[in-house]
Amino acid sequence: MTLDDLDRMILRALVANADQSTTQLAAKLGLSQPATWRRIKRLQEAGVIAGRRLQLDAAKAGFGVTVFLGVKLATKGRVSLEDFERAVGAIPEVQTVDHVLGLYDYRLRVVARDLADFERVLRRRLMTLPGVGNVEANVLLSEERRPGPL
Amino acid sequence: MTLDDLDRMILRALVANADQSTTQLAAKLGLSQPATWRRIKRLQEAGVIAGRRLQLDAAKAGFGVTVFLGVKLATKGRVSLEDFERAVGAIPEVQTVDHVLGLYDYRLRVVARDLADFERVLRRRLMTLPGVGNVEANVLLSEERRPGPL
DNA sequence: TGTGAAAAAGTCGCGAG
DNA sequence: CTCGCGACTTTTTCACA
Repeated sequence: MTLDDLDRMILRALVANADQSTTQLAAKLGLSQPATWRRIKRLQEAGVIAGRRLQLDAAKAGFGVTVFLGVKLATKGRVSLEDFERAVGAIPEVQTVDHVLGLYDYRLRVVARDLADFERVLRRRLMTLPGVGNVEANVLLSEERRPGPL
Repeated sequence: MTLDDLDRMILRALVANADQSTTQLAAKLGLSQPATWRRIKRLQEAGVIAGRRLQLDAAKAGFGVTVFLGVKLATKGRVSLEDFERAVGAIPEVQTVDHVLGLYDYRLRVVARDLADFERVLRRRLMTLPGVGNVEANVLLSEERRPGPL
């Protein structure tokens, strides 16, 4: 699908604030409200807009600890990858599973209530995942999300 | 703030699908629509719900390459951190800046149009950031988001 | 694309439990 | 303090020029 300038403006505005109405957006663009709405719908159907996601404050939801894990598999056949992904998908504390290329094979984002809880998850669930070789951990201190390009 | 069972059910449902109406949600919970709406608003005002964010398909938006970077600073005074954060905040291709504890000091999520474009960003913007010591990169192959605990 | 109108959802005040 | 009901407002959605 081809994106024109108006599409890009719409995406930029919605990335900055996904809660604004098409009426507000239309006013900013100098476009009619239905025209704006049709463009948004077109972007959704084309899959450019994948959806809207709720942003939770993990700490206020009772999960004070967020950890980024880099995981290197010891054995890497096709079966190993599928086994690992299936097993890791069964751990509720895992928020995202990124298959990556580089020093590690997977990057995981894991949340826990506190450090004691994280140790439990790490020892009883993560370290026992099939095929895990090396693991590197980074504890999140603070996070800033930026608008990105476009 | 204290979360009761209904609050948790609401959060779980909205994390799974942030686009559903409060009417639909209320029906699932066996609650009235205004009551559901008031709880959601309460969760927003308490900051548990930080907001809604648009989910873009980076590839379909013209950014086919996503890279995770681990950055180790060479010098780490208070000034260094602030300098680094200010400078990294000025790079549009950087989507998230995570201040972390561990082998690296920062984790960045960076998008680019293609590998050639990423090389440009890496050489001209990222490697020249103030105080950068060591850098590790992982190229994203595929990503899966999971509902998380709750 | 714009105009205009119907359908749906969000928002608020009030009385009951 | 939270619920449900009913009224009002805003937004979404669609038909037609």
